[in-house]
Formats: sequence, C-alpha cells, structure tokens
Amino acid sequence: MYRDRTCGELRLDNAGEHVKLAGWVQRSRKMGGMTFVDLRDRYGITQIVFNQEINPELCEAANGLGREFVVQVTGRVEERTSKNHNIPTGDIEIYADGLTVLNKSDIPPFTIEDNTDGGDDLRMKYRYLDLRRPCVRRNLELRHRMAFEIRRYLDSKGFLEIETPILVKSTPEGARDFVVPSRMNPGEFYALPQSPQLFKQLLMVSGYDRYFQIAKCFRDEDLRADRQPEFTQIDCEMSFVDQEDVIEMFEGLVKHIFKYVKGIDFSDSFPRMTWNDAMRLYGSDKPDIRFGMPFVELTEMVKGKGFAVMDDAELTVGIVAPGCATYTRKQIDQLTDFVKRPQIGAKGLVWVKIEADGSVKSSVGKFFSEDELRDWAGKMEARPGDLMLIMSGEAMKTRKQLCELRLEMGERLGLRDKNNFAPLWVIDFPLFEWDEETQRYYAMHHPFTSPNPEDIPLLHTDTGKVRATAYDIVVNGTELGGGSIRIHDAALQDTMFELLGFTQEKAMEQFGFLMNAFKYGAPPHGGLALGFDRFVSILAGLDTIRDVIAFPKNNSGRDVMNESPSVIDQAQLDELCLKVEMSDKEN
RNA sequence: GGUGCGGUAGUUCAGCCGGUUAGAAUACAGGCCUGUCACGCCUGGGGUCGCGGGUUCGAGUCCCGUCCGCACCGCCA
Repeated sequence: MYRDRTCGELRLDNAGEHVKLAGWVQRSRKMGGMTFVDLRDRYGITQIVFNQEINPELCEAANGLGREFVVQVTGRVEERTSKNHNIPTGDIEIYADGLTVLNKSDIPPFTIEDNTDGGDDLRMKYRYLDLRRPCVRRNLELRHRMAFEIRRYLDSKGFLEIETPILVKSTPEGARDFVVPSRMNPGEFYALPQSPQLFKQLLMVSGYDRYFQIAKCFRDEDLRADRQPEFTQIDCEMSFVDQEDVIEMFEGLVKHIFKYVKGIDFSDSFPRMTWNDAMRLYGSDKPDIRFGMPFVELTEMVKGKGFAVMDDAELTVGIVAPGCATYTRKQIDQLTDFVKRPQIGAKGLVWVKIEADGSVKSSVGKFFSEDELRDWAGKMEARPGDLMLIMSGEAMKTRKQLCELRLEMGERLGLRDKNNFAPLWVIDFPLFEWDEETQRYYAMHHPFTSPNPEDIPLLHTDTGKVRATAYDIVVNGTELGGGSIRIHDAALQDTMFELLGFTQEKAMEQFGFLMNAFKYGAPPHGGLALGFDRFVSILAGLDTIRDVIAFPKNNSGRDVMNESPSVIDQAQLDELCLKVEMSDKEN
C-alpha cells in the first residue's frame, strides 16, 4: 500500500497518528536546519517537516527533492507551532521518518499553481500538468458533480439513459459534419452526430417515453471560446407531452442542479419572454436579464427635424445608462468607437445627457431643441444623471448593434455579476427563417419542429410569421439549451419538407427511416438539449468552456498536446480507397 | 472566408521617435539561514527578439509576406 491517507484529510484530531502519504512535491522551503515540503495530491496539500538535528540523512534527501517529484512519506502527525490558516490541513504537519522518491520529474515548463506563470498555449501543450492545478481540477470536479446530479434527477423522474450511435448518416442540413470513411464500404462515409436528434425521436416511437443521454456531439464549424468541435449535450426527449410539460420538467432539472451543486434555490418559476419581445426589448434571442436597460423605440417621434440619419431610419432605438451623465467626452467617444468596430458595424451613436441639474446636453443639439430631447427622456424614462444612448438604421441590424452596446454598458456598470444567475425561457420562436442569399426558408430550429397549432393556417399564406413550439433556456445571456415539440403527423411533416424546399424523394432519402417509423404509431413527443459544457462553465463563472473540458481543442480545432489532426499513412489511405490532393497553398 | 490584438530568457512581460553590451519578475543552479508556508538574503547561468524578405549607415523597433496563438464577425438547422 502506497498510502493510508490523502494529503487533504489530516486535521488536529489526527495528531499523534503515524501516517503514510504519497503525492507530488509542490514546493520545498529550506530553512537551514529544517526543510518544509508541501506534498500535494488531488485532495489537498500537507506540510512535511524534515529536521537536520533529528534525522540528518532524511533532511539531506529532502533537500534533493525537486518540484513535481512523486514521493512517499511516512511520519507522525503533529500540531504546528505556527499554523497556516489558508489551507484546511494548516493546523498540522508531518514529522517525517521515511522518504521514498517514487519518481523524479523534469522541471515543469510552468508552475503548477492556481496563479500559474504559464500562458494558455503552453498550458494546453502540457495539459496533463495543467490539470494538476487545483483551479482546473475544481472545474472537472464540478463537471462530475453536475453530471451526477443530472442523472440523479432524471432517474428520479423515470428517465432511461440510452446510448445512441457515434457513427451515423451524414445529412447536409445544419452544421458541417465530421465524416469517417468506411473501409468495408469503399467510397462511403459515416458522419459523427451533430446531436442524437433522430435517434431520440425513434426511441419515442419505440415507446421509451422518457429518454436522456449525456451525449458527445460533433460539428465541423469554426471555434469560439464557448464552442468546441466536440462537445457534450444533455439530450432529453419525452412522449405524451406538450411544451408546458417539457418546460416544467427541465426547469426542475436546472433548479435541481443549482440547488444541489451551487446551493442556490430558485423558488419562483423562471420568467418567460416571447422571441418577439426578446428581440424588441433586448435585440437578442438570448437576453441577459441580470440587468434592465431595455430598448425604447423612438422611431416616429424623432423624425422630421432634419436629422437625416433618423429621418431615413427604419428604427430608432435607445437605452438609458443610469448615472452615466457624468461620462466624459472621452468615455463617450470610446462607446462610439466600440459600436463602430467592424464586428458591430454601426455608423455612429447618438447620446443625450440629462445632467443632474436637469439641463440637457447631446450630440444632436443642432437638430433637436432641449424640450424635444426632454420628451425623449420622458419616453425613455431617463432621470437626471442618466445618459441616453440611441442608434438608428435598419431594424434588425440596429437592434443587434444596440444589444452589444447594452451588454458593454452592463459590463462597465458592473451589472453582470458572475455569481448572480438569471435564467429565462425564450418561447414562441419563429418556425422559419428567410435566407436572402438562397431565397428560401430554413427551419430556425430543425425540420421536425412542430408549428404552433394556432398558426398552422398561416403555413402557406404567411410562412414567415408562423411560430414554432420551440423554446430556449437562457442563463445570463448564454443559450444554455433549447428544444421543441416535434411533428408526429406524417402529413404535417410532408408540408414542412415542402415549405423547406425538400422534394418527396430528397426527404425520403435523407430522413426516410424516420418517416417510415412515423407510420407505425408515433406518439406526440418533444424534448430539449442542454449544452453541458456551457452549463458547467456558467456555474464555474468562466467565459470559456475550454477550462471545463479535460482535453480541449485550440482555436483552430487542433489538439496541441497530441498534435492532432495529423496526416495518415499511405497504407491507411489505400485501405480506405482515399486519395488526398492538396492545393499549392496547403503544400 | 474576414477583422483586430499578440509572438523578446524555461515562463509571464517591459523595451519610447530606429542608435552603445536586449531588461524585470518568476523559474532554475550554487551559497547562507531551525518555524517557513508567495519565506528571506547573496551569487550565477540562461536570448536564432516566430520565420523569410525589404527599407536604412544601422532594425527587437518601420514596411511586405508567411506561420503560430487568442478574441470576434461570417458560420454554428
């Protein structure tokens, strides 16, 4: 037995016990006649003391230890004369009477501490060392805890966890597929699943009326801080349910996680907002409602005063930044530059200050009288001391731009507290989305989403206005997940495919197995999927999901540790009947 | 596909308007130190300034290209 205790468990009560510990050398401090070694394992740090006077040979050996050596120590637990209140084991230390070096270590390329000196790139290259750092370890512990509680909750509700295939059929709709060549079927390819969507619907046909899976999903699209090519979804589906049933069940799941993992109780139901309101009031289908600052539309009341920008605008809309009338010219210029950045692309920003004494200053004084600007303030409910920020232009574009500005102001005013969680259901999504480029409708969610029954008469006459029975759950401005009630009626599904521009043949070729299954008694069903990585990162207070994934990919989809993807042998290519031709650029 | 920022010691960074031998902190090595816990003090080693080209008397610094990293836009039903 290498150890009988961990490095995180010994307390004052254990004083006098003889123990055996094993772990990594965090650091050692030589004080002349004594040497202190911090021994670390997954559970914590325990201080080991070596004393020149008591055991000179052992102390000498301890002085030879380097960072990250793996050692085994035996000794007696003693109360410290000078305690360290920063660590749980700080009341005790081990008076060593034995030391075995189990393995040496090269000098690590960065320090294995929470405040490491290593940059992200280096940490990823040596991820196995990075994972030793307590702050990274805590993220993975949180992830485990959450997965465990998810299973506990769903099991208690009668859900079955069922695995679905990783090698599936490629479909051109949606995200790009990762593909896998089939050796036994030359020239043919599997795809890795973007989600288990079709399989979970088939499971409903099979009568497994409550299914879930913590499922790996794959999408070959560009990465972001919160997007990895392979990621994990909490994928769920239920039969004999309507939207209300699904929302209730999974609001329960989210509450359960917050309660048992974070100790946060949400007694009230999560607020709900229609997609239309979300767009109108926050310019986003995933509004951050930790703070207010809703949009106020001024479109008509600002026209006709000779300010062409507003006269010609489809939409003029603003927000009130409370207490920001004190902003200097420089600060306001910063905001203007912020919205003019190419990523946001606004042409400009109109500002109006309501000074504390009630006087009005603005960037549009040439066109509007003080009284007119005060009318704006009245409409926007701006008070003395507030700053109004107003943008004009094409409706959807302007909303998106003002949304970015609102989030920036929320950030600047410290209203986006990571320890404050504001969940929200966004409902009544449009069923279709018009694409200018290809001049056709696309399913906003996916082609199996059922229309809102009230809107079925509009399917052919006012297609763009049809609402879906689809819902997203948003936390702090992050889309945590979403789902829908599915179509289980073959005729309605045909109509959907028709509106989406699928021919009968193409629909059968792509989704024939599902269409066939639906002929044999498909129950009404629906479900949702939550982004597990995002869920963990929100609870961990992180902006990136990389730190809650043990071995993530970098910005270019590469694993810098094992240097994948990589070229494969000619023999492998031959066996797969594949030929690789690269353009000059890639050679 | 696009935009922006970055690449200098093992590591994190500084390096001004182009000018003498490229610095700091930390890590590392050696020494001193019996209550440290971010120990302290002294000493030391450590550099292809990402790569290629150009401008210049002279380039870490300016220009062009390229590679890599990060953030974002497009994309992600």
